[in-house]
Amino acid sequence: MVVEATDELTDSQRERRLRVIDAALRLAAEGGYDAVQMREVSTAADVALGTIYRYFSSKDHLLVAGMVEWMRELERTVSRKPPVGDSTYDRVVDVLNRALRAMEREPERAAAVVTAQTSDDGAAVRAAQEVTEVTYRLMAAAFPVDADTAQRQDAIRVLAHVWFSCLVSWTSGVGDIDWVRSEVDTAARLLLAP
Amino acid sequence: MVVEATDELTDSQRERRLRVIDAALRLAAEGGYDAVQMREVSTAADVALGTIYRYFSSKDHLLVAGMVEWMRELERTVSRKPPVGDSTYDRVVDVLNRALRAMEREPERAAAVVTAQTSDDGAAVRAAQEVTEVTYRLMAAAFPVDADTAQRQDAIRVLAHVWFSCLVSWTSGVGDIDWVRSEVDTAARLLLAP
DNA sequence: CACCAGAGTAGAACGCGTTCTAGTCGCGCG
DNA sequence: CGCGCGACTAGAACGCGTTCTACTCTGGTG
Repeated sequence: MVVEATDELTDSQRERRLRVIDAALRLAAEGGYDAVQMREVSTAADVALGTIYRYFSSKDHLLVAGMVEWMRELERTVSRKPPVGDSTYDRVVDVLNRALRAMEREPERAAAVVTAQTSDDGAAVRAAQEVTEVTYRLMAAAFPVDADTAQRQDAIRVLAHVWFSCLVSWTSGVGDIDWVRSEVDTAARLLLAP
Repeated sequence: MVVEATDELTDSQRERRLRVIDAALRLAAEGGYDAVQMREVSTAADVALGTIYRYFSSKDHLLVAGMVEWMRELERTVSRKPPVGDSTYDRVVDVLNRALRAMEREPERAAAVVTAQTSDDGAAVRAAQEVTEVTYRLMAAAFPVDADTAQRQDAIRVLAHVWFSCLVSWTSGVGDIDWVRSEVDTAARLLLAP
């Protein structure tokens, strides 16, 4: 029904798909989740409503796809400028803070995509797993380069849970970005004590 | 607009409120979140649709209120039969496993209330914070009785994040209950190493 | 007792995500 | 070249959460 493999599309289709994602992110940046209305996305992207549903199975799928693009970008900048700090703890906190600052810059957009991530639409969930994997990689980049142990991966998974849970809380208005920062910091401190 | 203080209601109102919650939980147990349709809740609870909205600001608020009732019950049984185990780690894992088993018994219902917990409706969020607090207390009961340190509270908060994040994943079909068990176990092991 | 404010009821109406219908367009294949 | 199939379009239609309207019932007060 819905095409998920973005690499078996013609050029014009890939471009159309991106136009839709961009329109959605733009609307999200202005008014958050509720401002992303499918009819508006369709006119803003100059595409028929039904066509959106050829590429995305739901509004949530669309927004999570937007988050994937956004995370990929973050990953590129992090690989260009690796996390700084003397200890693993410092570097992990650094990379997560960079992600947080990016969200701080576009709070409405961030809230919208996080909301979408909690959907249970199948395709959206698969896309959300991609987000999780990027998160893992971002954090892994903050660890020393020697063989990654099972223990390291455990710590990363726990941190990702804390990260996700905090974003959801922040999205729904429980605690501000600084609260998120402190929760994440606490977890990193407990898990990565030198 | 919506009454949130459940203790300034007449008896018949309290009873009506419970009828609505019960109806919602019953429908949730059968078909999950989508099966809880407000019109159906209203007929099942023998209450007008508009009346539900006098007690709950949204479907999500209603379901989270259901989860609060459900957690309170769990808290009572835990206080009657405290968590068992030699170490704090064992007892924490025990109490979380008991909660998991309860959800396993009614997976559709559990998924429905967890879904509702990720809503951003104001009243639902406040109710969800009550759930979080009960979770804290449940875990605190697994710690030794001596003065609770800041560090203990930090560990509890981190565990609650992991717990919540796992439930959301499980709800949306990423990993089964045993996966949740193992994630929670990993976090407890890392945080409560003796 | 009469009354009135507030809580409840039945049901229509609205908004937005999603799906469906009918028709058009464009492109690769015989 | 003409044909047919799949993608696209415009827009109607549907489903369900939420809100609104008009009416009724109840119980506490003067």
